[in-house]
Amino acid sequence: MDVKTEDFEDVKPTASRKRAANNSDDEADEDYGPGASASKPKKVKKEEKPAVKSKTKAQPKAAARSKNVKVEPTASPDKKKTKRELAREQEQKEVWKWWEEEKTNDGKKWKTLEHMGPVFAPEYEPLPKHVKLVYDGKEISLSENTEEVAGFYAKMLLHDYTSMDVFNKNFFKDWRKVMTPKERELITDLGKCNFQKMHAYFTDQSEKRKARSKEEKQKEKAENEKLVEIYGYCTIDGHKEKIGNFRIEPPGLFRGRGQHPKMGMLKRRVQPEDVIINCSKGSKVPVAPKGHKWKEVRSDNEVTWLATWTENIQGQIKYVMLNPASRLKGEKDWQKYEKARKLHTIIDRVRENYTNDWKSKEMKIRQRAVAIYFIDKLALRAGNEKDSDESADTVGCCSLRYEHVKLHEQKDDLENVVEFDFLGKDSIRYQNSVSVEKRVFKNLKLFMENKNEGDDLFDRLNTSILNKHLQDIMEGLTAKVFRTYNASRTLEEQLNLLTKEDDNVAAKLLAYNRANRAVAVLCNHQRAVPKNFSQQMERMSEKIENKKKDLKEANKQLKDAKQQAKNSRSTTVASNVEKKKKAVERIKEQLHKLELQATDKDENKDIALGTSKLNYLDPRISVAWCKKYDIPIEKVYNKTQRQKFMWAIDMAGPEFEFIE
DNA sequence: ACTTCGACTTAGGACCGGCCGA
DNA sequence: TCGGCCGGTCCTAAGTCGAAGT
Repeated sequence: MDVKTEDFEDVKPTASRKRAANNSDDEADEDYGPGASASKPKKVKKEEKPAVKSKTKAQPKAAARSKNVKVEPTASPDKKKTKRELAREQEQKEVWKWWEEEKTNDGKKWKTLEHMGPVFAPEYEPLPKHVKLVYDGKEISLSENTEEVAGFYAKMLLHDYTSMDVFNKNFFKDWRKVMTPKERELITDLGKCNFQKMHAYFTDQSEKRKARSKEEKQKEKAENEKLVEIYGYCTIDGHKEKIGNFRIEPPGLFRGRGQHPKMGMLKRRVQPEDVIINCSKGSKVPVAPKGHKWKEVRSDNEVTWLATWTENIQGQIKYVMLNPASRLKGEKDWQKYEKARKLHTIIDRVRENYTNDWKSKEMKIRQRAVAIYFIDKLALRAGNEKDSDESADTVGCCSLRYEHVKLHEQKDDLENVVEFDFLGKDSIRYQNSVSVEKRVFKNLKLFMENKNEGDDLFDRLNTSILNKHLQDIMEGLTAKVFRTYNASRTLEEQLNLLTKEDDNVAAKLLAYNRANRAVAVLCNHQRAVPKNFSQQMERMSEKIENKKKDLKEANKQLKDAKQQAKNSRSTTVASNVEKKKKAVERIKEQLHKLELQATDKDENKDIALGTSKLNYLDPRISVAWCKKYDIPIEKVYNKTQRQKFMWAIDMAGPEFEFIE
């Protein structure tokens, strides 16, 4: 995939200058039609600037302000408010504006922390007696544990995983471990196992679930809400905040990504005895489920997790942590973007620096300089080493190997082209050909001399060396900051480039999506092309064709009407012309909108926008853009996103610039 | 130095429920 | 009314990176 900015420069042709007279599917948009904006009270910006570095501004921490009841904008005395505005205010009302509070910087993450502990997976419910595994043609009854694990497999029967050797091998090995000796003696060949009946049973169960009555569904929903109300929140420094994942992962078969050597292994059930609880000293300690006790209860306020356990597949530590909308996460997020902006203030020097280092006498420094160049230019990840028999073979910048790059003195009219082809995080393929500076090219040639497949490209370099160097350039600078920086910067630049002042909302949103897409391409955020995509596309173009026909027909009718009008002075005929004119306009609009949709859909088929939106793009850029062009924020951020980015929505005005 | 551990962010896919058009 | 689609949410794997351990 090519990171070509040109792709985004000629966004024009589809952009409409016309205001949609009735863009019907612009949900509840009456509020924002032309004219509505006039009555919209400009959100009065708080006295203080969106102030970036003033986070340490000493503010009397009046207890009163912690509830932050929204101050009515004085500018809009009565003014009937639109529904959306009311909703938006409601959204803000209960919010604790932590971003206006004083920051402490002592490594302490909280003063008090109280919660109810995690929720464990429901206990296993044995299958009805008649649902059996068929082994070698004979039905057999399994012990509870064996049956449960068999069930995990049976549920996945239609998944690709079950056709993979590694998966099957790992599964069978672990399955046998839970079998009784008798079962183990009998069941020796996975190929002889027929899980169909179990599978059919599960399918049937889920059908039945779907078919439950409305009342039943309601009831269940209410029960779930009750559970969430109890376990889904904690109290941290006196504020009730949402927990991110309060449910402990249920047992199942490990689904590693890519060619994972451990796929199919049994992920065992986590017990309270595995779980460490973190909460403050004086608080009510969560009660372990009946008959159980916690592994440990501690009170460590230098960490943000509420509970932790170690998973059995890779020995990784898992945590229960707060929701992204929480202060703890939000503050960190904000800091992340501030760090990226700080990088901007020295980016020229950084680039000059590594450019100079390309000619260093020292090999290590040259490698470092080329690596940083890749990280900066291509937004590659740092690339820590990984254990190859514990995980899929994926790489990042520092762990690139000989076979991942090809050098071409000449390729497609370009000189000094480096062709990348490797699997990155989540085994997502990175393919890109870039023309690089002569010096970089020569260096790469040098690094690859006398190397073979399997050899590290940067043999004198690792992420620790690289980050240490970055640290010397700027406090807190690490490889990932470049990704954040370049992503956010790209968004801002593309928005400036693509947004046309007099486009309508839909067209502006297409511009936004395109800017977002430029970032996703840069960061290589891919997704599987949706099933049936081509059919969906076909259907859309069919619709478009039909619309075109409609347009033709409407035009014809208009012409006829005009003709008639010429020969008659009747007013009804004249008004008929007007009517037909309007019809043509309307159809044109609809057609245009369909075409926009189709373009958007097609350009988006294998690109995931969500990841960058959530993790790389300074939300203040989007907020500022919305405010500047009078786009309702909910067109860009859904409810969850608005909660996560509340701080940005509140503090960024239309004048905010990521790059100042 | 090099490895492992611990905490935290980033990631794509599964799943679910509501909505929309046939 | 029903199936397919779509956005939102959930889920948890897979990264990053600093610190501790050897």
